[in-house]
Amino acid sequence: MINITLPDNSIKSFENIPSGLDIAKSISEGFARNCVAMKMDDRLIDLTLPVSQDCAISFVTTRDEQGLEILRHSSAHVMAEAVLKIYPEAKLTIGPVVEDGFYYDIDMEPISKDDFAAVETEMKKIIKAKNTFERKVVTKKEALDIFKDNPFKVELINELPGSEEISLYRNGDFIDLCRGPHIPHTGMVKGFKLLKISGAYWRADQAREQLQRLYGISFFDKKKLNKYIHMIEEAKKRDHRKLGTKLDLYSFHEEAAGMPFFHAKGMDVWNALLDYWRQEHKKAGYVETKTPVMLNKKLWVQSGHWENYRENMYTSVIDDEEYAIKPMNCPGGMLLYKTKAYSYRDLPLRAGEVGLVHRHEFSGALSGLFRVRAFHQDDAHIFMTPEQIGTEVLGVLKLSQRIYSRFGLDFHLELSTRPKKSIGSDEQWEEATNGLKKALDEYGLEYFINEGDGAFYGPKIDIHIKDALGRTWQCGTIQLDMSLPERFDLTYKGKDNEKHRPIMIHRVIYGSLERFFGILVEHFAGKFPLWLTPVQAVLLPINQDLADYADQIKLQFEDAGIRCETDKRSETLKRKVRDAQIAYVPLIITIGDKEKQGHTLSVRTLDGKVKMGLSMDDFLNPVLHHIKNRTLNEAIF
RNA sequence: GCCCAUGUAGCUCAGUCGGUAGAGCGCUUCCUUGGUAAGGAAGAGGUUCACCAGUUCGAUUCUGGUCAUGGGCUCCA
Repeated sequence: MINITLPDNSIKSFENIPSGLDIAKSISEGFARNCVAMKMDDRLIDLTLPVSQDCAISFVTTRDEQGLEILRHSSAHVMAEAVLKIYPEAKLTIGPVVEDGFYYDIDMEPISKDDFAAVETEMKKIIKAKNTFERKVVTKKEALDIFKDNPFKVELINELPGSEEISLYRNGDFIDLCRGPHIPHTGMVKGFKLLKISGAYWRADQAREQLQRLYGISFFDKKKLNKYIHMIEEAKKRDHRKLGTKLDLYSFHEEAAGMPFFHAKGMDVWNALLDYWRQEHKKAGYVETKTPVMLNKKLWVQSGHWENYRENMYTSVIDDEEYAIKPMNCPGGMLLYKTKAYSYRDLPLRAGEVGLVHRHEFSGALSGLFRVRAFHQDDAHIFMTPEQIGTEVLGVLKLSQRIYSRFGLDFHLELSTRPKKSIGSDEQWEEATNGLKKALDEYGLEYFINEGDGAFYGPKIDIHIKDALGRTWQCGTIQLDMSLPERFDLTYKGKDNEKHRPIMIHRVIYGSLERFFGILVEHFAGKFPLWLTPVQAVLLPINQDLADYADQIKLQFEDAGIRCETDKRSETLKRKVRDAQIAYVPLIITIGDKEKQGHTLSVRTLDGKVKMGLSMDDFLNPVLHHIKNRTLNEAIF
């Protein structure tokens, strides 16, 4: 008699030793069909394994995140089996689950996307056969014998600790070394797709074998796959590199790889972003400063960058002196601080700087506005007394939330603690980390902790935003710095008339303006809110005789603070409307004889709706309200 | 930096099994003066196909290199 305790504390009894599947079936057939694996004492195991003693178990179903991971890992096996059928010479290495699907690294001749169809066809056959995954435990010797033709697996097996049991999984004719667990049978892979292929090194080591990495994704449900494919296509359509060209915002040139060029319209958006930033920061008690782009090597030696960051820095020799272009704004900020003597009464000092920094990233890492070599940080350094850490960090969190929500961006927080390689004393780290924690707790939002992921000079809070497609991006960061105030011997006079060391934080909210711009383009799919969009209104005279009148209106609009153009081309109205729609101009204003005589406006918005006969005030009041209040894409009329 | 792919007019792309290149959009001019998503016609535009070498009688096409762009190079059987 075996007694199984289920998560709801009910107990099921079995005459004979049941498998996990039997237990699931005893709940219901339907439930059993949706079970993927089971958990015994927090250990994930296959559903097909027998449960030979009394214990508590819970089930992982197709609705659990873990269930999906198991499915994807099993999918990697299916893919590997299919590849082997087509390329019998291929040698398998590892096939893990990643954030967005799975991959398998395989030692084989390079193949291309064109070969995916054949692999997918094989995979379909395997899935249709509903092969079960059978687990078998073997000795190290047996394992080495089975995989003697595969040096990668042999390497893996030899590295396994003696204490761990070595398991194999067989589905159909295919056997792979694997810890498991797996889905009960291959038929559970209802929707899958191979996504991409790339080279990867065995053990991520450039000196080792070059492997082919095949990426795929899978779901329990074909609909979910279709949704995912749709999301990818939607993301492709929103690609900021394509939209940037189409909307004439920015461009990239070989002559300065990784250093974007902003066009007039791109600068309109850029300036709107910065105007907003300045307004909010002023309100939050920041001052704005500016430091040079190029500074003497001595400064970088003092700051520690020469030692820790040199390979990413651009350098130059001028008059026999070595200089470096700044990769960060902080050392310059140190010099600013040191231009005068501070009292505790002067703190906190919040000094913002929209600084242009250059970092020599790997050529292969560059990508549109997302990964560049020259960018502007919306930086700020806050100098304060130790007691002020909590309130200051809280202030930055609140300011960040204010700013992100203006764009309709959700976010979450992560706290990174002391890494192995770090400077400073235990007490300093403790004080700093607790300061951040205190602020986070007071802020009240849930946060993740990344142990050991902090910077070597201090702990940090990272802010990850979530865009309209659900993708997350790390933008904001709040970093406590226990190194620079020391290195530059920053001080302030305390109440006790003694010198004290200020605490310093670096923080950004947009992060990189360039990157944030790119994220916004994709987030809004090119359709910026009114306050942000480069051309807010376009005037369309319906014939040439009305062009001058249209220009008069344009001047009035510009006076009122609206970015505006007149389309005076000798094209049909239809045509001009179409072009304005395609350029995502939010206010399309037709000027005809009726409007001229009645001093009215007829406005078409991007949803295709037309309002005729608006008076100037009827138009300007709501439009200026939305611009001034920086609303999101709401209906204006 | 490394691997794979790509690089043809301002944009999107076709093409040449090696014989010095095309379309659509855009642009210019002319006609059209049109009331809410493409009016019509003509024309210009490539130092000749990213750049540099090599093979060849001849290279945009083949080979090698360089540069740029894209995907990946972190998730461990």
